[in-house]
Amino acid sequence: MGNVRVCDVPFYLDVTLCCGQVFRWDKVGDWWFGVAGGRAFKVRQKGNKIEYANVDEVFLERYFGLDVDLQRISDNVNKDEHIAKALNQFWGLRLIRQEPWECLISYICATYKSIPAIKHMLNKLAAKFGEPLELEGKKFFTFPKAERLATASEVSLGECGLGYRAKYLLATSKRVCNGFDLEGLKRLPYVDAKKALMDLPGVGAKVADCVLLFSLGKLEAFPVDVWVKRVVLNHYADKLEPELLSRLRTREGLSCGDYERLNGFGRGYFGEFAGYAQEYLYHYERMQL
DNA sequence: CGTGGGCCTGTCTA
DNA sequence: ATAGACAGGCCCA
Repeated sequence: MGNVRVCDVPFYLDVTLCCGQVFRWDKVGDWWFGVAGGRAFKVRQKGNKIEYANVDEVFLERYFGLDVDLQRISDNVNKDEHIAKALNQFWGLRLIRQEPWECLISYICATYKSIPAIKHMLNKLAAKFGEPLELEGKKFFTFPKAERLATASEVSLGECGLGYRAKYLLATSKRVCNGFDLEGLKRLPYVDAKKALMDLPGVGAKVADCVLLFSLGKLEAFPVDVWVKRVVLNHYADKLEPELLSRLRTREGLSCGDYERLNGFGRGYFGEFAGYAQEYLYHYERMQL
């Protein structure tokens, strides 16, 4: 029932699962329970040992991104004392390779919501439209397929607490059912894939960047949310143009243009693995509260 | 291209 | 207890 893998690469399971990139994992005791790849499984870490059940090692390694060379990425993005502190404090945090469809819907739901509320919405969606699974007597649900959501009514979607997001979900589900090639975006350059995503209802620059980074393998994507904005204002103000800086300080929120400027700063400054830097800094800033 | 206002509803705080 | 503020933005005028 239980398998053990000696993990010879840096990995920090707890931070990886609670840093806000995925929403459907829960910790019970010292075990994390979640659903991916169409099955429910559990995993925990004891020192350099990864214990897991109901999943195979190949899937696990790929899902948690254990095959990427974290040291090389760290060396690459480690440009200053701030990112260095974040890397050191949360060393082993990895970007999970999420399934694009679930990731897309998750981040459409995430707009203007807190993390607990997002989890609530996604769990209700899965319970209502997903397929039931079981592990050790606990109930789980697969994430509903696009076809299932596309044929649901806006009212029944709304019952999951989606609010105004219900119509975006419905419209985007229909687009995906009608041939929008989500997987195919992996083969496009970052800029083109982002443009294609932003054509979907409910998907702006921020949501697009999250989907690109967390599920489409675009490690240069640098999502800018309120926390990343705080990181930049608190630690990288001197890297920005004065007028941009004063706009960011006076106005709340972010105009489209200023989003792209901060996003461009991140990609330019941190380079091809900017997304890893983003996630470490994001988590770092959140832990300062 | 930039700006402002509205928005569903679950959580958290006073 | 119950109201009010706020939340990992997006869309439209």
